[in-house]
Amino acid sequence: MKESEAADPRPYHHGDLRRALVEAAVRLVEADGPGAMSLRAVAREAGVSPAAPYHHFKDKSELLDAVAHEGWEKLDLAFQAARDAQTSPPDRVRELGVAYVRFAIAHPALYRVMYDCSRDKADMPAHVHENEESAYRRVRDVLISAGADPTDEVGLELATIACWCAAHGLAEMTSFKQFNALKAELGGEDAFLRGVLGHVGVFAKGLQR
Amino acid sequence: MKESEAADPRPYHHGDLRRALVEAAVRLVEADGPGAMSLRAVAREAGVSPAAPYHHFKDKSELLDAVAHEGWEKLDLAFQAARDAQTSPPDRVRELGVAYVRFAIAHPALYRVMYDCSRDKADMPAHVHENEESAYRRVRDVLISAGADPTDEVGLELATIACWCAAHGLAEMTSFKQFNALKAELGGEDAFLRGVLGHVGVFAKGLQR
DNA sequence: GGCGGCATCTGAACGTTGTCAAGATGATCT
DNA sequence: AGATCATCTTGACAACGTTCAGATGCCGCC
Repeated sequence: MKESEAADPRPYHHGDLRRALVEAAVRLVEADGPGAMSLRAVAREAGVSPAAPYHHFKDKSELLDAVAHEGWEKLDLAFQAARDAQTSPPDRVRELGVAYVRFAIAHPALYRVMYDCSRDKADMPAHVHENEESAYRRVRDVLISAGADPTDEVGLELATIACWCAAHGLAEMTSFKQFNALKAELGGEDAFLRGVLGHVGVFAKGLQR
Repeated sequence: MKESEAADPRPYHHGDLRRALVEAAVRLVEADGPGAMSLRAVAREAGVSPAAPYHHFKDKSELLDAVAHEGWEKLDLAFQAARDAQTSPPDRVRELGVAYVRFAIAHPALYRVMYDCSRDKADMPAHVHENEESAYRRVRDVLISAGADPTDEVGLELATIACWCAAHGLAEMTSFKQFNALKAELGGEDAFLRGVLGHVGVFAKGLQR
């Protein structure tokens, strides 16, 4: 029986090297930044030889893909939590954006890997995107539940993209600039995030315009 | 006399290696992506030994800073052109956003370097940001000329950030997804860009709300 | 006008990285 | 038990960033 992407109950020599490698990689990335994560360091961290990873990933980039996958899963979880929070539908759209940016702030390096990997998605296996798509759909669904016209395909997609872009842009922004003065003046990080996102129509009023 | 960032009239051995290196670096980055740009390749391209660049840049990252600087200059030029276009002030805000995203689409790799370098701006010399700040101020000014209240410091800054975030987010977005179907449906790339940016209040109506 | 000094460039070297091929190891299947 | 095959190690290679001692050519100075 071949291991087919799902967790294999009983692995071979090491225990579950694939998983161990991904976890070590995530640890190193979050600790020292994506640039500092070398394949050899990951192998060292996992206690195996430098060539061992090549039996689980054909490439360094394939390892990073796995790291990114982990990231998208975590993001989707954060989205789920934000969606299930007991807020009114229009607020839910905004809170989705806030949750997104908070995730990016909490896991800056992981976030970077997620997008660096998505960059050349042409030569990436499809399952890597599965959670990305899921997160994307989640935004769309919340938009609809907040009053967006489900029959207006184009408008809906534009709105979803606008949401994503604003949140993504703000997320990246907070990784160069701290905006501490503004945050203080507005009374906290969340107030700042809502202040910026409030300029996006969809976030501000849940698409009823 | 020391060369002080400006063009030196009569350089030493090579001609003007510093400039030649930066240009070679930009060429390589735009051709093969930022990851493929090695210091040795840049030296090779410029026809010098691998150690030569170290007399002009203390680091590889310092070379990349110079590349980024070049990028910010080009972006500022594009902004200037968009601002001077004969459009009404509110439209000017939107066209600034469009110009930004178009720049990012036209120079994807350069754009990436610009932001990768901004990332840890703590240990970067100040003059690298000078054009970044200039571009930022330009957005602010156009917002004011489009009717934003110049006395509302906080609101103005939030609006500027929102502009920047939406444009930056959309710019990054178009580097993973082509959105070709949407573009076709809306009748072109510019229509698509305006469609997305239209969800940002500031872009849509020039801050008069 | 020759000379010393200094910025500039070269050559070789070190340690590290990604990657590969050949062999050892041990679980699994019949 | 013995074969099979995935798994892991060892050793090697090219390329990379970076450094250092020395060569090279331009400058101002006496």
